[in-house]
Amino acid sequence: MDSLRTDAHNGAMSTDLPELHRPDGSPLRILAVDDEQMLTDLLAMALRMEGWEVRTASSGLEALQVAREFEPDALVLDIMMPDLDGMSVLRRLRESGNLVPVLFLTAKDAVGDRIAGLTAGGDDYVTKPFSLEEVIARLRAIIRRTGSATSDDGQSILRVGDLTLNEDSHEVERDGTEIELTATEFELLRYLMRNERRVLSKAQILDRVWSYDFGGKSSVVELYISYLRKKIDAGRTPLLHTVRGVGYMIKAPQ
Amino acid sequence: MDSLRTDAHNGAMSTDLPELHRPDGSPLRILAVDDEQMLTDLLAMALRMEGWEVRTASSGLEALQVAREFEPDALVLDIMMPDLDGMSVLRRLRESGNLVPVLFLTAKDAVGDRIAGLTAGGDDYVTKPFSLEEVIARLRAIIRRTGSATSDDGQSILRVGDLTLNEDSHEVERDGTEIELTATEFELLRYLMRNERRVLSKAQILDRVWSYDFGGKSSVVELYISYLRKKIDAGRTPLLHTVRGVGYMIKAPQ
DNA sequence: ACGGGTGATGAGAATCGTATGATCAGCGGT
DNA sequence: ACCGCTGATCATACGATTCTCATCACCCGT
Repeated sequence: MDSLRTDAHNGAMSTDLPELHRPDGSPLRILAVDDEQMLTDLLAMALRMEGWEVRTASSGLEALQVAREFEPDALVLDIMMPDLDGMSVLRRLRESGNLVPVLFLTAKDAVGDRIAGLTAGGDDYVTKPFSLEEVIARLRAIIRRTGSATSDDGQSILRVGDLTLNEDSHEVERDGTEIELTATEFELLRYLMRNERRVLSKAQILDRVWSYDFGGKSSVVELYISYLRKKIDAGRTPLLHTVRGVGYMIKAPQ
Repeated sequence: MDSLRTDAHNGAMSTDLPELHRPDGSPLRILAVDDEQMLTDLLAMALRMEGWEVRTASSGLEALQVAREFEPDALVLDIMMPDLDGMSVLRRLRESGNLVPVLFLTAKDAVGDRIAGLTAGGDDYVTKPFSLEEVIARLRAIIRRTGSATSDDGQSILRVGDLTLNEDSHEVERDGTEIELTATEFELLRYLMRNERRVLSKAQILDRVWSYDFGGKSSVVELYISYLRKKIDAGRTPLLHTVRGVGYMIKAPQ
């Protein structure tokens, strides 16, 4: 498997995406907390690729400590942890007046638990196993919503040529015509669009769009690219390009 | 529940809803008072998502104190509290010439008590357990009524395509035909309409439209969406849209 | 031009998510 | 206390989605 390719596609972006940053222009700070180091490592790498500053913690108590001195703009917080669980961490944070938005990680079947009321505060959660694309998109969303950061554009619409993707409404249209995408197709397209004019390898795409526990072959990527082509490029000037032996790329014609 | 996600919908909205604010343009100030911290926390988070400034207090005496220096535009006030109950707080406020509108919180069975006559003063109350949608809608209502705030639009009518919802009269009509909705259906529709073109997850909807003590599964949301569809979309161009694997959204055709 | 390898795509199976009818419970009004 | 309406739950059917497999087309180096 090609599991350990750490590509840094996003690191040195030069495009003018609706990027988030702190009011003073410095990079966003994220604190990732989980007792499985595999996961905090995975998250840390991915979030740093976004150009963000990352700290990790492996327990609830450590999280509180780090949160105090690091002053993150958002937390990624596992719910189930040995000493102090995620909900308790949230409560203690709020008790001390800290309004930092939190993205919870939770097991798929443990969802019903006590997640109720969470999203009302602007917080959110994703279930394990997650895809990095999902985590990062939701992180962006809660950060944008809580207004702790300034963004270049309040709308969160990505554009490549005459193709637009609205991250809030999930609407995608090309040349004025609306296009229906499935959840996976949407995530794949968003990833490509956020990296316009950058070739992404199948490995990169797999690591980013599919869950970290995905066991299948990387040929699913080819399949989904083909789905996207049918829906987006059909009959029109192609935006999706295959770079043989390297990967895929989206770019506006010309 | 499901894995969804997201949102604090209203936080950084860019749409032109009939938003409330102070005459000088600064955000509304709300003081939430309850001796259960769970509740003040929940309220504080949700109200801040509305873009309002929130302070909390856990007793009647503290409320009076904070009210004096914070000068809120409205109070959310629990009736039953240890030291000084809500009614007494109201009396003292009024005695000192403070006309700030108050939304009382009261236990369902304690309603008969002395609440009668309350609403005559422009105040209002909701019974516990409440839904955030209910609290926020009524807060908006009493603030609007007392004219302590200016709104972009005095009418409080939401529109999505040919569908209109009047928050004051609770009238809903599509294309001129009146539509009868139950209370829950109305709240769900209002929440969706206030977030036109934004996909809302079932988790979000549950957190916002159903009471905070609701223990059931998020499949009720699907059921109520189906009710709304029968009443609103029946035979017509659909306004309600399912975004598979993500949530629901309302939007005008085109 | 050939052949190996890579990518594209159709078909189909397994799974997952959603819609909805039927049923049950609870509350309020009479 | 009864009846009727609203709200919640359950079971089930349907359809969409995802992924594997197989085949076919294509590109490129030799």
